[in-house]
Amino acid sequence: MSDSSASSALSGRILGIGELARRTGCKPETVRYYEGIGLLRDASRSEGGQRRYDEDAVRRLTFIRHARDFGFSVDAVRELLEMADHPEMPCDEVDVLVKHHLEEVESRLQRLAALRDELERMVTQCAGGKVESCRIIEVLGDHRLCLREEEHGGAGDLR
Amino acid sequence: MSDSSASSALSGRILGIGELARRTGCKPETVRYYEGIGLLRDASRSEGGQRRYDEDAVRRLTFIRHARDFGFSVDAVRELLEMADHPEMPCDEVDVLVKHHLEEVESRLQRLAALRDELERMVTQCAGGKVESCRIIEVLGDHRLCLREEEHGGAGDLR
DNA sequence: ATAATCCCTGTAGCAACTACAGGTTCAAGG
DNA sequence: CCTTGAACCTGTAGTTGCTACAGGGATTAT
Repeated sequence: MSDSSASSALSGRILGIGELARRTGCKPETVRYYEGIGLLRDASRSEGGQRRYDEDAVRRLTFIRHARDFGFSVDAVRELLEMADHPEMPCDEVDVLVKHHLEEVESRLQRLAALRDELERMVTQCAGGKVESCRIIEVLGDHRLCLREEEHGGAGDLR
Repeated sequence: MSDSSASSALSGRILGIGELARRTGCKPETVRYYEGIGLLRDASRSEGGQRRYDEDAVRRLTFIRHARDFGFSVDAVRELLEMADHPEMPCDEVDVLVKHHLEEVESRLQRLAALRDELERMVTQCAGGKVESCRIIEVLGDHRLCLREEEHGGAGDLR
């Protein structure tokens, strides 16, 4: 990332894909997938054609996994990487991207909270008899029994 | 659902797939999809082979859409439908399923809230200079800068 | 009769991986 | 040096829950 210079010389351990994966908390398949979609640059290869990695790759993949853990889409990660690769540029765009993501997370939070409330209401209202008198089934079958008329946010994509 | 008897006789309007879709807030493709995966039973057909629906289908599809809006997986909806189709049985299983879902929603809520906090922290800590000194990029690149050591819940599937 | 909708099937695509199958390479032990 | 077993390779298909065609046939209104 910010220091792509003196690294292969210093702590120059060379890793196979499995060890890289282990050290970054993902699977070899995922590493290959990231290479395939261009998040990781094409790895150098051993004589026999196996991928070889250095500490730079560990850093880059750590960044990627970390950003993904934060819920950023792969496209967003691509942009974040692009920015991280250009340290001299202003970080306005980083800010915008992250703030936008934050807004999305907040809206998901609200919808999810509304969902939880409705589910809780359903559960507490069920007396525990037969299905025919079950409040839960009733609520699911009849939209009018919900507190929030407008479809709970549609629940579409609450990630 | 609970009253599958006197309906086709009374308000016996017959619908095409488009109108059914409109009345339940989804698309014809989705209706066909639900039929394909067995959530909706195979529809009767017109002479020319087009699907024809009655009010029962409207109710069933409403139930499905509603359950999906509540965030239940298709498999869970399948089970809920199965239960709704047997009104004389006890509703314990419904309860279990919904409570389980509620727990999942609550855990997602917590992880999402932690995520939001971390994102907020990142945003407020960024002074707004160049990328090389951007706190956001820094945090993304270095796990140790997070408040919560263990990977924010992995963020895996926060739906 | 004819146009404008509707509807049909079947397939491919989205995100972001994961899971094989069937074959090759590597590193260590004998 | 040779063998074994683990790790690795490519390429394809599966996952979830739909959505979007393409290339036709059916229905309905004029």
